[in-house]
Amino acid sequence: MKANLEDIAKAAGVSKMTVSRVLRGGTGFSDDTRARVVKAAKELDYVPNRIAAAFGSHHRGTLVGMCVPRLTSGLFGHVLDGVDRALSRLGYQLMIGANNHSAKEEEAWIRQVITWRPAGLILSGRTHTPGTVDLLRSAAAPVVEIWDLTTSPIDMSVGFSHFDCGAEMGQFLLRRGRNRVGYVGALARADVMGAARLEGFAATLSRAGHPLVACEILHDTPSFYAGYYGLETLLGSRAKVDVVYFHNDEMAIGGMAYAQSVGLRVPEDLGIAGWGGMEAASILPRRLTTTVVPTTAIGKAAAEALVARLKGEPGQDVTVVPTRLEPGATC
Amino acid sequence: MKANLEDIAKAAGVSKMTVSRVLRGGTGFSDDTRARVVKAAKELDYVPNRIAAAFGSHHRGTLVGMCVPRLTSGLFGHVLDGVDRALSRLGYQLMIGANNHSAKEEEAWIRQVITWRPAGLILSGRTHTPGTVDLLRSAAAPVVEIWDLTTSPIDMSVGFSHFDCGAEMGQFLLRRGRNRVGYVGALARADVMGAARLEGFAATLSRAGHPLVACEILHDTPSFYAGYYGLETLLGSRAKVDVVYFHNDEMAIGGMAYAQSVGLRVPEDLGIAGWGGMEAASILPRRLTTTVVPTTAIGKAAAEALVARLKGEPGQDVTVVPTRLEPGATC
DNA sequence: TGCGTCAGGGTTACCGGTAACGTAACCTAG
DNA sequence: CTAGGTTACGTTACCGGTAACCCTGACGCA
Repeated sequence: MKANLEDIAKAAGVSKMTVSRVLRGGTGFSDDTRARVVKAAKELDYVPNRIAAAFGSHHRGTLVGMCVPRLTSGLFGHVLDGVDRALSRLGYQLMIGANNHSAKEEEAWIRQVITWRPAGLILSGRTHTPGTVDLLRSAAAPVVEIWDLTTSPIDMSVGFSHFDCGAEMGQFLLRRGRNRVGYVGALARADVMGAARLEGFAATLSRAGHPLVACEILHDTPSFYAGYYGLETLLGSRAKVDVVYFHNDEMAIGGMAYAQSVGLRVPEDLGIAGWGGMEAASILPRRLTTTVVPTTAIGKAAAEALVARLKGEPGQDVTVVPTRLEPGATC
Repeated sequence: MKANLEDIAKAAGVSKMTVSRVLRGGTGFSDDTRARVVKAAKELDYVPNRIAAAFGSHHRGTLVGMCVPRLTSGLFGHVLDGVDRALSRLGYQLMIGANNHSAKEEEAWIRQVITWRPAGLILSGRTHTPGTVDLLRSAAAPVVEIWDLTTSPIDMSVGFSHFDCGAEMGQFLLRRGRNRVGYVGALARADVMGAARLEGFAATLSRAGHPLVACEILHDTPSFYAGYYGLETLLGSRAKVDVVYFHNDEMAIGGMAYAQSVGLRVPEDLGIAGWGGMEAASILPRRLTTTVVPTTAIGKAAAEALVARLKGEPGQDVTVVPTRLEPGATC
């Protein structure tokens, strides 16, 4: 039914091996032979069989696995986009999965994906189970950990420091004269990276003598809703705050909506800062104070680091992709 | 990582075939044999090789390909999530790609992905090149077309009618007493589905005797920015409008930001309607008038239809997942 | 006792490529 | 003219599973 190399070989009057060489763009055949083989392949509607190719050859195929915390995150959509563009241009295929911020789910996903003998893996975050680390070591495939930078990666790392993001925003808010600072977050399951931002943020404030006066962490997904109700809860408590740092921009925008709904002026009555650099945040009536994360660039850099390693080119193990604090107009 | 069935067989004192049967949960062996095989497999850290399995068996593997217009779309993030959850639970792997609203890029992607002999494919939209149709027919894999419903699918279809979405919104706006209607869209490359909404919308208005009085279609991605500047351009023209229908919610929110920036009251001075059902749209100071699309449900339904077909269970070829018009407070 | 049946395996032949090596014809230099 | 290298292929042996078929002994039963 489906044509294979043998069929092409017969049609072109050569051996299977020659067809294989021609179709993979190798050498060792005449232009005439190449033409006959290509013609036969086209006429027979040959569809290459990468399963067989990957099986027969002993080196890695063209499959790359990527695991993100949530497929529904706007930021990771851009990271995926960056990875996909870079990889598909180079002939690699992307296999994706989501781990819901759970290292155990990540391990389960990896256990599945390595049965396909991927050429490489891209993981999000630096927190993995011991089982994952063993698995990756024995899989002997290149691994890029993205998003949260680690100075001692399993293999390679591309991203930035969430701790530093929080610290930088803390300093910025203090410089703007805000010193009664609140935080509203949402650590769905165990978003360690959001937690790292909070740590850096709180540590900076404490060192400056103005520790956090209020902190509300919802057990919810970090969405507009959560920001809205999170701010409501925070303001309902006794603590007086003059600025609130949110887990991300979506929550910050939700918070702004709440502030507006109760007549609080931003930034006069209340400062608001987010994180992430959502498009929406830059076109709001007042541009949101936030940290812009170069999502697509991270994806692209991760894919390129992986491919460089696959091709045996030298590459650096740790690639820093810097974030940028956008002062905005809400603080 | 080196262990294979042969190694396990030797360690357990049985044949390779028996190991294969045990590990796949078949029958034809004693509990004692099973225990020995499982123990040996665990001790040797056996990692199954799906490449070899897919190659050796003549039926389809557990790989599912999915192609979306854009990975950066918030809506498709949710669709992907729905698909991924449903598929990974059933032991399938997801291979993704983006076609940037281009049927030619879709064909190129399919040409790549079928070399992996996927068990099934999920495509977005109903517009495909002739080459794609041939390819799919010869691949003989189940195909689900999602997002825009088609009554004559290549194989299966899950979604709703974009034309009807536009028509419904047109009727709604007319009932609300708006009759000087504008439209702001962004047909990046060739977003046929957005175009279908516009068609349904414009046709309904025309039939009611109040055709579109202004229409601005940007050649840009349908983002907040595009909505902001699109509305600016539209209002800069001579035509007076009392309501504007946007390509999607992101653009509508951008439009609201523009309206607010020039002192236009919504909905008093200008009505605004979107499409999609973004989370953000429901928490804005005024809840956006829009069409809520059950994104996750579509993804889930698509995955389930595909798996049902793969298992040979009877399923319907066309599954309608209805949208819901959310009246909101901006019209 | 003879025979059928069935659980519980083992044997063998592939699947469609690729790697490694073999080889005939031709070319070139000394 | 011939040794040695190169070009352009062909041959063979796998890769790690799976399908289809074969085999054997224990047991039931007439």
